[in-house]
Amino acid sequence: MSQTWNQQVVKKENKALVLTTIKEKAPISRATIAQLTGLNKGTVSSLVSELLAEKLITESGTGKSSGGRRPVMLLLNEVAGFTISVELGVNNILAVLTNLRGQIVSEKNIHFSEQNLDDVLPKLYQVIDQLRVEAPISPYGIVGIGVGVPGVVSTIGEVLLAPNLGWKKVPLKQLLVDHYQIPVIVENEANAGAYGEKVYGAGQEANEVVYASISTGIGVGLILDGKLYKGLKGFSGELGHMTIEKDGLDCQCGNKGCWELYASENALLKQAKLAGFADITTEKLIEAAEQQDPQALSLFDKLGDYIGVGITNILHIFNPEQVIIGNSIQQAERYILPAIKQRIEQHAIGFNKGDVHIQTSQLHKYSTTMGMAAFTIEEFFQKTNIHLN
Amino acid sequence: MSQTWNQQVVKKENKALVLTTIKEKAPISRATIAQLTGLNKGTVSSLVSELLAEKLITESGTGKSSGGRRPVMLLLNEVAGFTISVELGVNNILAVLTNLRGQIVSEKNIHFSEQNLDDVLPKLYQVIDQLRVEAPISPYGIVGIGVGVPGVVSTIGEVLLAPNLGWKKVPLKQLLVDHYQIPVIVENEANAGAYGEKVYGAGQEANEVVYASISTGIGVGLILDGKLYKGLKGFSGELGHMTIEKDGLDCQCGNKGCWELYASENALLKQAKLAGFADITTEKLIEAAEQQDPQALSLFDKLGDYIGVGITNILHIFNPEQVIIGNSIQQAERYILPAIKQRIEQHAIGFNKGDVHIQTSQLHKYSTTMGMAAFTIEEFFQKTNIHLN
DNA sequence: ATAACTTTGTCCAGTCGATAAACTAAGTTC
DNA sequence: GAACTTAGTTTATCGACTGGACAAAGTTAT
Repeated sequence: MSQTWNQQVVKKENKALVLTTIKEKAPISRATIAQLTGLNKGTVSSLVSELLAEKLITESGTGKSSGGRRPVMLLLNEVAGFTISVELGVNNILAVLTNLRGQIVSEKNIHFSEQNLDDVLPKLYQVIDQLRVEAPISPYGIVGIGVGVPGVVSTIGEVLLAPNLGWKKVPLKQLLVDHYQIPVIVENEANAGAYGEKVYGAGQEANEVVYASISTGIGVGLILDGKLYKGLKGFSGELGHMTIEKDGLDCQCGNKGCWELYASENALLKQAKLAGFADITTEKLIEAAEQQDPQALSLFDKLGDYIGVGITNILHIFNPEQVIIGNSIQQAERYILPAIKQRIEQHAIGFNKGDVHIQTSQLHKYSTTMGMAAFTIEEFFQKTNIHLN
Repeated sequence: MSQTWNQQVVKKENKALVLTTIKEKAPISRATIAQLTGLNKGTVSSLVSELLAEKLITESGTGKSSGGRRPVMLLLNEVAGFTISVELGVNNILAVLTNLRGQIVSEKNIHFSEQNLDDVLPKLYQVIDQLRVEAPISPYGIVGIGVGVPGVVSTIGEVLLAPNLGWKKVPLKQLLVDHYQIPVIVENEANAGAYGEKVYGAGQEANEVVYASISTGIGVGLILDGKLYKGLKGFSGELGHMTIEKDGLDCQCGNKGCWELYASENALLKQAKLAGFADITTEKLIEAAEQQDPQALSLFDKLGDYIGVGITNILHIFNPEQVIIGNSIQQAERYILPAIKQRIEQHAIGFNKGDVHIQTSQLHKYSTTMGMAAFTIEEFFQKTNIHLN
């Protein structure tokens, strides 16, 4: 059944509008909110007093007068609640406690070696529990838990497939909800990274953002029209398995010539071994490049070129404003970016390359956790508005 | 400035909801509308009487009783206005006069050989004028003109580049608005085709639709989340220039290994010539295939395979519900579809190929014109609602 | 045939939320 | 210190939806 539009909806939307305005322009007065939103002063006053009662915002003394009574400034009450936002990696867990403005209050980072669910889950509970204890007392407490995972996640938060963890059909969201009884969001790591950069990082000004998470494999998160795009059942963004060489290398996904076979960290290390580097890691390769080792430089150059091929495709497909390259490959930034940019400069259609900005992630290792925080915070504000109107 | 939510908005939205319900479920009674939308019976009554006064809907006698008073059935007044919807091809113009339900009332199809704007524009005016004369008298008259063009169109309706017409920076929308003084929409041919299939054709049930228009080149229209996706400045969907062979054939777009170099009609004919067919056309090749000519069959097979490569990529990128193949290649449907489907079956990741339907266009040569009609009709209903509330 | 029940559609009083305008509060400027 | 400005609250009014009463027009059971 379709949504029916009545006064309650109007109120909810206006309240959300006021709250968003405060979030974005704080500190701000009631009068200015009325101006910016076009709402009546009285309406703003009444909505603001409700938000104050709900402890979602606070008054913070008076501002400068501009020739009349001094305004009372309003702030988002960022400590009304906290999120626990987690990035589940292949052999580590990065978890942060954030306030409602996404600011990190505390952080845990632990490593693990066994990837079975039975081994990982207790570790996950452990870091979450630690952060829960550290959270300051607040009106809303922990408003939600978000987990970014390196795999395909269904719309109901089930990890359908996480090859690098060896997981299949793990109902992670359900497990966490059952255990903690608070809202949980499980999302693909690249999707979360994209959203993190959009909300708190390099993509704040843009509405069309492509975030390429390049590490062992390649995952891509798409922000289209300002929102995360998920596809029919949440399986989109498998751009790592876009063919860039028809009938090229065999991929374990079943396809051939997949982008990630040529442009991922795995591909880099494989090429390095072929080139004679023994026992190689990305870090060591970067060191070699810093010593001007021509082989290392050439390897990075080739990698950048291949990354550029995929990004050129992305430009042609989406015509985005911003392409952000994140995850572990970012540490080699200075050795791959030139080749990436050159590839694009020489091969992308003029229209599409004109306005695009290509850069590495601004949040670095926090892209995914911040994205999960953003999801959780957004959901909290939406729910709160619905329940208390 | 952001949208403020007041009673007017509520009314406008509810009125649009009632109108949409009538459009989709006609014939329908006031009581049923109230049930379906969740609106109050009184509210529906009052909105319906406004719509009747505006001639947008009509009453059409009474329906069957279900044990009480017989309902008065409401219909969309599809002849309250008409659209002129045009597909501008490389050497022909297909123009149709449609009513507000997208039904074709009249049709013109003319050919031309000179592609200069100065030669084409008069022809365009000519067909539009003919259709204008043929339009029945109606309360709203011709509510708009829509033109689908084979090229890149900016958000303000300027044809930035149409290689096959040799056009650059043609302000087509402005020209038509100046000439006719009614609303005009100019859109890329593939985008329009996608929307046409979504609204009136093969994509009606789906919310994520990819429409590949394959003729001389390849254009792709994307319906994401039920809406046409355009990218930052309207340049998206250049999927024809997605690289499927790194450092493959040179494309005039500046890139290498572009999909359309391998999977378009142009590519097919080029291969046919190499195979020894002289003076070949797609039609002749189909005839040959009908005679079981092994060379012709193999050419179509190869083409289908290459089309399948691109579509596999599309599945991985978008995870759509429906992939529709349209435009002139469609006539070879039975000789290319098997290879396309085989490629996908063998190479797409399981998740993504699971629920997708792959088929050829249902509207055939009308995909683009119907899409333009849908755009125009949608805009008309939106504007009408705004102005008369 | 008639009474009882059903369904459709209209009407009207009540409610809720936004608005405009009056008003209070608290400064600044000349 | 009088006149002017700006911020924020209060109040009367308006507009739109809602629920219920009611009229209109059927069907069903006896």
